[in-house]
Amino acid sequence: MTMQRPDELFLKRVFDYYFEAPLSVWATITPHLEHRTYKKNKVIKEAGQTEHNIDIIIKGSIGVFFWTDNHPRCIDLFYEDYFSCDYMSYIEAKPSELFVQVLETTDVFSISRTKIQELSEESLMGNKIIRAAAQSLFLHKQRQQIEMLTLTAEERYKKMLKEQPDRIHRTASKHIASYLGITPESLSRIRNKVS
Amino acid sequence: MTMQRPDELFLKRVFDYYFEAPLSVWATITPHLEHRTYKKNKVIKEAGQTEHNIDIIIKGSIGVFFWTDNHPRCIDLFYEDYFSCDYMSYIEAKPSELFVQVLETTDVFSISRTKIQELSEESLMGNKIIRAAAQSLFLHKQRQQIEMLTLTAEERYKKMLKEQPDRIHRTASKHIASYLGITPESLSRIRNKVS
DNA sequence: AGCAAAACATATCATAGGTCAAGTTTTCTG
DNA sequence: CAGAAAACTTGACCTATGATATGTTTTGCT
Repeated sequence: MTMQRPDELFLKRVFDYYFEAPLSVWATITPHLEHRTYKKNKVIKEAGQTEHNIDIIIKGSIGVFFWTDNHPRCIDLFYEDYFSCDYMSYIEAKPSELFVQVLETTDVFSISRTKIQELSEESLMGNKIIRAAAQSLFLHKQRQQIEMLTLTAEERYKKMLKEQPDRIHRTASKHIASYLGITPESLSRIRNKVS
Repeated sequence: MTMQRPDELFLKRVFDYYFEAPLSVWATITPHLEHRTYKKNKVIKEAGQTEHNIDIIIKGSIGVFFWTDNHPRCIDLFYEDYFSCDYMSYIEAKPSELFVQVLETTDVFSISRTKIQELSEESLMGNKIIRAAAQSLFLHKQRQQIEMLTLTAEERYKKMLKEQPDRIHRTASKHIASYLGITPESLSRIRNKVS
């Protein structure tokens, strides 16, 4: 994808599942999106900093982490056509312990809190879109929670392997392990056993 | 509390932490709230049903559960001055596997999806309030997730005991255990060890 | 008050997954 | 393209928590 300017169809496609709005609405938003390319491994938001942007991933992947002891722990993996940010810090507009790292060279459309506030101040529609995003992120979190309580590590891995095989193969094992809530050693054993 | 009619101060107090609005705004909402009293142990929303209301708890407590094998698992405990509902089902407006049970005789102000939609259709402010609620629920979920990954069962219990001793004592051990992600037996051992 | 049922406690044993340590393979970087 | 560093694998051992079983206390109901 060589797109440098967002077009309204892209936005519509990303949001359609959560929130349907006419093309004209997306067209009013697109001029406020900023195209960015992040290099692999770049930390785009450090722990202790405040998140000021929401990125919509065009291509690539981004992880949200925090440190425990000497290891980073991954609480979210985001891929194309989904939002990425430290939403906790974004909502509260204050620093969080989370950091955000780019996992592959990644293209995003980025929008700032300031722009979002403008859009949601001036239009009901803008506000509804933000709400839809917040709700989608909540759903994602709760589904994660239920999976964590319901499935064993092996079952979680198999599920991911079945539902998102491409993502498993694109993403470093250590991150997949961490996202699944286990150590790289445990994942290695599981992979060995499963395949 | 013998309140039968909500007053705007109540709403303001509940939301102030997340979203500040003038009293007049809360006054426009209060007429749409319905006062309800639920008896202890009542299941107010069964698994397989769709959630159509959001309750704001005045007094009492409510839990959100799902079934695994033969045991209910608790994913949320809500107390006074907070929202309670199966938000997953509410957002998607479709049935979920979750059920909602009253843990003590509980007073709430209840508002229906229909009313919420009306309010958020007609006013920007209404919409912002809903968004604030969605964000608050997201934050709560993410904090739960981080605690679960960071702390041992014993640490989680100690934290809750320290920060919300009244809640621990008001709520059945089996629910606390489930909420902390462990069995009642494990909690029993931990309590024995800690005290 | 008195009985049944549910909740809670305690003990024993089982196991998923963690920790540590020593390879091997892959990926960067000059 | 070589050497270093990082990622991944494998193995031995450990521990927190689950499962099961049984006993005790509390709660709820007529």
